[in-house]
Amino acid sequence: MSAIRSPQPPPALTRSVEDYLKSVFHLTSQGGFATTSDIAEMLAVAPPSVSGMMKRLSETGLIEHVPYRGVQLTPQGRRAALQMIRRHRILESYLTSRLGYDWGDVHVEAERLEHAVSEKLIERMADALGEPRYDPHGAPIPTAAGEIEEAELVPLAKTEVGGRVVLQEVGDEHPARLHYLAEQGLTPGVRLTVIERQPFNGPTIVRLGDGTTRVVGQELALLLFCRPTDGE
Amino acid sequence: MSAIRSPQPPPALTRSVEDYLKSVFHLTSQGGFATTSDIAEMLAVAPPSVSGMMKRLSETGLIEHVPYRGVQLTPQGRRAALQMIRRHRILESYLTSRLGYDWGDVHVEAERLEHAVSEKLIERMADALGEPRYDPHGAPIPTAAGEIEEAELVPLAKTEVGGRVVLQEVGDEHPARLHYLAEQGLTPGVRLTVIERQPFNGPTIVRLGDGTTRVVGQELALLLFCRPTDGE
DNA sequence: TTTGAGAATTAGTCTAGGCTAATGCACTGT
DNA sequence: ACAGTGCATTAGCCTAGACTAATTCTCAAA
Repeated sequence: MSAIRSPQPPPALTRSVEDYLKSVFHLTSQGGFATTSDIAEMLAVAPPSVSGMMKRLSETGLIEHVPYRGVQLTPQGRRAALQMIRRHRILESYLTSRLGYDWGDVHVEAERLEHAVSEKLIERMADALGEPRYDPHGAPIPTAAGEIEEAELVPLAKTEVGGRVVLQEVGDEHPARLHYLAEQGLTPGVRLTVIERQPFNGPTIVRLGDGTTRVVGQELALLLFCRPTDGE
Repeated sequence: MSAIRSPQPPPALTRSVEDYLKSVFHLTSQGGFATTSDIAEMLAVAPPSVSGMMKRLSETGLIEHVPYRGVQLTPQGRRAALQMIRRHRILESYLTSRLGYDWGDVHVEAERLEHAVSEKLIERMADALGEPRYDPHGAPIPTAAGEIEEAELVPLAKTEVGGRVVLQEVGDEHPARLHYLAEQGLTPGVRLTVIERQPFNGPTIVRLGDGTTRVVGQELALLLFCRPTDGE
């Protein structure tokens, strides 16, 4: 009598599972629980689909589900999520730097590829790029070991008027908005002086290094994450 | 009252469908029909799964199904299959030439990626490589327009003793065999003189350009596709 | 303390794509 | 001409992952 099955090959997550884990990661990155409806919205599925998936995921130990409250990742789920995020961001970086992709277009492509690439391919890409630490939008890339940098960034819309900041990360993936920002010279790494902010959630006005100014509406200004640089 | 749905977005084939189409293409490349059991074997599924899929595919017009006989691709199915083969072979070429992949390892990686890449990415890769015409195994790459070169190649096992040939294509994807062939210097493009063939399906003995000889067993010799070069 | 709104869950259905077991077809050899 | 063998198909079932409709829970406001 021999073994029925070889000793549990690593079960391999499905595309859906990978997407759910990423969503939960992003929704809980400020701490707290991810709610069913937030996940549903982020993945564009109906809430009952989320409830169903949450049940399966907590059975397999990837999330902790407190019924009617929300979910959090277990250490195992967090590891898987970070792996997906690493894949995504390495892919974005590679496509941008080696295949001439535009920073507005990489997201969609990476979103599909991240479920198909092997660990080996990601590491080859990372290696070819010299182990980049940030993706084209300025988001930190988790290490292969699953460490991710946690920076304290403040949205441009909340920065102190008169202060100097560096635009560190653009928290958006919409091609049109990204194209616009690139045109305006508002890309990660750029130094800005916050000149003025109009009241009632009005736009923020900034000066670039070349002395030109930009008027940034609140909606966009909330997506431009900055690091204050006092006297730097 | 507005439209219920946007006007039929291109239905997008599933991974499974793409795999079935590729199988049918390969199995009918010498003409004739692909049989249920051959497809089943190639895809490692049970025959009834194939019958089921064949039904669906013929309903969507991708194949022509003659019950109890087999299937062939419709022009539409052939187009889709060639697109997949182009993706696969461009990916293999790119991974080999730009990311240091070994010709034994590219197949598996490409097999997964081909379902996830966009047309745009494939064209960027093809462009970066200078529109390659053959993949690392020597197989012809279909053009973006869906044209594929059909060469008349003869397996080394069937070549004329005493003749001179060029090894054109290696019809195999098993890493171990490919590694072995690479060690032996039996890679596409190499010129060979057929010295001798042992009887009863015995090995073929060839001489390489450097004067050394190789003894190639029949199983392998059937997978080495050659072009005779009379007096070239 | 109760109630009602809104969010979450359960119930029940659907499709794709697998599977096994049972049945049906076609060709070969007598 | 026909029986048997082997391949193909049908029948019936399963799982993942979606959906809608119905129900249940929680919490804040009266």
